[in-house]
Amino acid sequence: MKIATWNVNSLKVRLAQVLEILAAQNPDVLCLQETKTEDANFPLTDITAAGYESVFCGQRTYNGVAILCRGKPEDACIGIRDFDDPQKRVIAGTVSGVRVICVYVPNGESVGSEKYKYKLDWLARLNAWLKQELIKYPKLALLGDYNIAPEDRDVHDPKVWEGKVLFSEPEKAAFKDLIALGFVDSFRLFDQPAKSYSWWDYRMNGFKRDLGLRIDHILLSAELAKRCKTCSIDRPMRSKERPSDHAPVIAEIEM
DNA sequence: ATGGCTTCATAGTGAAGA
Repeated sequence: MKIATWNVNSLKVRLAQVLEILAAQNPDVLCLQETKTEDANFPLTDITAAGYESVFCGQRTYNGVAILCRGKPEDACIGIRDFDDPQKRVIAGTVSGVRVICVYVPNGESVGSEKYKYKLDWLARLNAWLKQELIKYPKLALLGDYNIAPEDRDVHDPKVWEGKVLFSEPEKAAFKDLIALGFVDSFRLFDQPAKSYSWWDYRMNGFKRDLGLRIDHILLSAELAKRCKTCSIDRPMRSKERPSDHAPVIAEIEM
């Protein structure tokens, strides 16, 4: 089973690239974040024509998440249970016996801001919910844009990023708290190239200068982690004409 | 340099992302 995640930064703008990934990678699951598309405008016809089912919840301008998958997703649910969040950041569904949760963690703007507080609160609520979900679904995959670079090696210059949003200690602690639930960072199960990143700023030639961060992750429950065979970042997608600022992350699990 | 680039909503600029 091949599962993938990509922050598309507008599904409307990136639809052709999404279809390209589906055709080239043939993933069983593709989680999307920042679709920025209301449900009425979701490109269902194109997704269906590509041979994929989907569940989605979007809003205009900001946020929006979707799961594209082979076979019908079961027990789809939107949001974090018992957390009334108007921002569309979480969607889940069961695909071939695997519980897939697609998350778009808040950006946080800057350390100490209101949005930063919202981010940390949001992560705490996500954690509390996932603790229960892991019991309910031993085969659980948590894919998405976490907006957290967990370690020094996930940042092009840890000194520059020290204490900054995406790399502050409370955010890294929140990531560790997810790991403490029993999740495994699938990317680090394998030897990886140095300077492996999943996001590069549009500004200042961030990609050309390789000033990246690894903030998109595929976390797996123990039961899935022991079956995981590969995990990689599709860096070439960031070189495309009119790219997203994120690259997809893809993992393969032996079922 | 609180800038840099991209998208969206909107009709000239402003918010937000990371």
